[in-house]
Amino acid sequence: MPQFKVRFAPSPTGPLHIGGARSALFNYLFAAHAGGHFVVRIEDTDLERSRREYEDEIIESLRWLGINWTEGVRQGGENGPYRQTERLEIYRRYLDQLLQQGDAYYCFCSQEELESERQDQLAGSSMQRYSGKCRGLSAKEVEEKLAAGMKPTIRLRVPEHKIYVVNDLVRGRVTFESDNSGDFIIAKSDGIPVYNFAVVIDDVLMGITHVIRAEEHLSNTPRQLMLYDALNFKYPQFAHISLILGSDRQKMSKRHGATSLVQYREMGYLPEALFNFLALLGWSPEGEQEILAPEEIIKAFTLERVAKSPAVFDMDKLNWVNQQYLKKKTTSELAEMLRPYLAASEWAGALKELDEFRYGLLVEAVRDHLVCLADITRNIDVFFREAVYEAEALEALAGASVLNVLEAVREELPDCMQPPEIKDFLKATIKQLKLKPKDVYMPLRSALSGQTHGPELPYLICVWGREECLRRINKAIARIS
RNA sequence: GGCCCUAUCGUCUAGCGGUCAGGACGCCGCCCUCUCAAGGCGGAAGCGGGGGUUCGAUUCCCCCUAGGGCUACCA
Repeated sequence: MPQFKVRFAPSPTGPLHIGGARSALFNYLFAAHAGGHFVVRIEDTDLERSRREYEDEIIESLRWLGINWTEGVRQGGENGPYRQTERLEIYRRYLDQLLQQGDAYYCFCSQEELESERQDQLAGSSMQRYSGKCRGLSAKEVEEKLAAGMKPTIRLRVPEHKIYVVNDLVRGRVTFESDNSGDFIIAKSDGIPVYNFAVVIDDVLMGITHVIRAEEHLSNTPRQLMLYDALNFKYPQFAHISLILGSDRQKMSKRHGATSLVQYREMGYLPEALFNFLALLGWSPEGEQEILAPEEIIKAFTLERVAKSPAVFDMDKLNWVNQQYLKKKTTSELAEMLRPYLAASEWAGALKELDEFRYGLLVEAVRDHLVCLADITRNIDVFFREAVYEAEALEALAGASVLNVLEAVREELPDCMQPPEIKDFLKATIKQLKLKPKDVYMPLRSALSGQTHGPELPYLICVWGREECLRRINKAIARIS
């Protein structure tokens, strides 16, 4: 059995994005399914934008999602280091090799020169590619410029009239002509290699067999193939997965709302829900079941079932998936998970007064309304706010039998915190007063909360307790009489 | 502009020449119910357009259109 090895190689230039998370997930799923290895390496060659804090955040997000790797940064392995800025000597060797072979050359063109060249090409509507000005520099000329202290970039000598074929596992055969690409830069003037170069060296040295990455890299692949050829490396398999789009079908970005994983974690989306939802974006299992545990997804995951077309990120569906996972939690698990959200809310003080049992009842009463954990703060006002009578509530309190109901409850409400018993008590009251359930529930709810809707009444009563209920009933009676 | 990718309900998708075009989210209706949710049941909603190939195209090929990506001393 062949040993598969895949990798996820984020740039630490921002938090882990939804799209990045999905790429990481697909790699993880592929490896886990086939019993292969999964490497995480950090592509931090962009010194300007890379920051260690982002690396920390990305790693944390991956772990939170439930993605583990067998080799790589913060994990170790035989092919390290796993941070590109720590691999500069390695790249240097291959850069020198290419220079020596004559497959690469120094380019002394300044950025200004290149920019104006680009502008000219744009105006003339010709191809946008490097002119090859420094291609034919003699050894002596190079020597002189170097001696003069000029800092050159290194360019790959792109072969002429060659067809490059990417046999993509999700897209099939994709071909590119080398003539469409000018000699491109493989190392910047500060000596640091550029993405297209470093990625090839690392993938080869780390023994990557399958490169699974976002589609935006498909157009980069021919340039990488040129490097594989020049260095006499064997190609890996490629699989380019489609992009995740915002609701306007543009690539997901900040203006589409929450795009980073930490934002979802903070809102109280469960990692298993994101895992499930992200897996369904561009991949589908064979059956009709959509709520699947990680192990089930791993078992079913194959690249053959990965879709080619881009997917729009659907918040409604994520909400639904999250709700499904929220439902699987026991009330006490939920109660624990909700604590930090409540502690940060305006009801933190009031909640401290509540004993554990009644806190449990409160969670039980509102749990079905939660789409994410952060929603809790929008659902519990009614428990703590003084009743302010809405128009509908006043209407409900205007009925002929209302006073009878309120007085009967005031006289006989048991001192108890078990919703079923309160339910029985209300049932008995209904029978005793010979009323319809609605004619007891509605006025009572309105009197107690000032609203005609909210959590199940027995729960509300139990969380408030007898004394508080009597106080509220008296207030309502005073209001209507 | 050039190169490349993509195209089934509003959205995520199944389909891999012959299907009443299936499922899910969302939406609508009904049931349950003190209310709001949840849950159950039901419904509306789709193959972008034009040419081929074929007895037969959602499915294969070409063109158009639309959307997206790449075209950096970013990744």
